[in-house]
Amino acid sequence: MTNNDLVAAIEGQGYRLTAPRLRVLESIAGRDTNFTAEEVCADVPGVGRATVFRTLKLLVERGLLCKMILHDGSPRYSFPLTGHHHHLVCVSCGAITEFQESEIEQLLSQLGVSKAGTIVGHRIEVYVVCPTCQVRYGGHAKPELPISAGVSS
Amino acid sequence: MTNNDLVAAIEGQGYRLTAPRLRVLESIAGRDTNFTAEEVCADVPGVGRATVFRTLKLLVERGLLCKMILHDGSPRYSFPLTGHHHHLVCVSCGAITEFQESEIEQLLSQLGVSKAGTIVGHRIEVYVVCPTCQVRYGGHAKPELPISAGVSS
DNA sequence: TTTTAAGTGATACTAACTATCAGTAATACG
DNA sequence: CGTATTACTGATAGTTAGTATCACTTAAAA
Repeated sequence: MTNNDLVAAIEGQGYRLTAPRLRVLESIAGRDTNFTAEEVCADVPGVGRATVFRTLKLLVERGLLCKMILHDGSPRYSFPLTGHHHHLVCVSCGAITEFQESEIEQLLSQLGVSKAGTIVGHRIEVYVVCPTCQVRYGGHAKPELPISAGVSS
Repeated sequence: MTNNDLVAAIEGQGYRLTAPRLRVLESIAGRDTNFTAEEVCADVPGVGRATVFRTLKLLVERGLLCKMILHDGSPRYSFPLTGHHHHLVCVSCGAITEFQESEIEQLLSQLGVSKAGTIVGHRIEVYVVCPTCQVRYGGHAKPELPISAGVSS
């Protein structure tokens, strides 16, 4: 995600492209996956914490940034590479990759129709030990992290 | 979930069934879905906050309680009615129902094998407007809550 | 140019924990 | 049974990730 993309998304949508917002956009543009709001705050001295959070929230609402939840419950921001997608998060190194699985969406929509009402959103995160970290662990995941332990819902 | 079930799960697992723990178990036993840690704290005066959180965490780790995340990111505890399952959470009234979808698990495991390493856990929450609340909204979901807005991952 | 609305930073506050630590209680050992 | 070991406890303070408030500033509209 380039700075220009972000600026374009703010401008002409009824939002004002102010100096503090621009500082935040410049700070996050070009970042890779997996950054925290605090990191952004630290990178824009002089811009208030509230403004940083407000700007991140704005971007998330506009779909320009996604906010996900790690294995331990802590939030991270990342830029979406594709449209609708889900995350694979390595619980060891934090690397995030995306996946799209239209079949999952289809299954969920069937579910909504069948019994639960109208689906208004969903949250799917898959926690993995990535290939690189698997090598470090000797070819298998940490034994103390059984499938779905503590996080499945 | 009855108190006896909880007590049985703590006893004989190397954990001690102490008076404060018992108070917490009694407080949550018989609760329905969707309670917060604060509600439990308020219900067991004299028991320290830390002990309440520690006990809830213990139960979650043991699989006797599940912790999920609402649409707005706030955590809630509920008792699992079935084994492995996921939640349908009404964003209007907070009602929680469970669903099981083995096809989703299958899709995810295929995903892990194909490219992402070893899956160690996942988090799936589906946010809905339940049938009861749909009636209240005139037969359709709140327009300001588009599918996946701000929460899909 | 005035008015209105949006945005800002400082500050304080909240929720949901976690860390530390001295003290207590439960269980194990001899 | 007494002692040692270990688990557990509450109080307190600190952390993370924000949100609420509010006087002030800035940008855009009329």
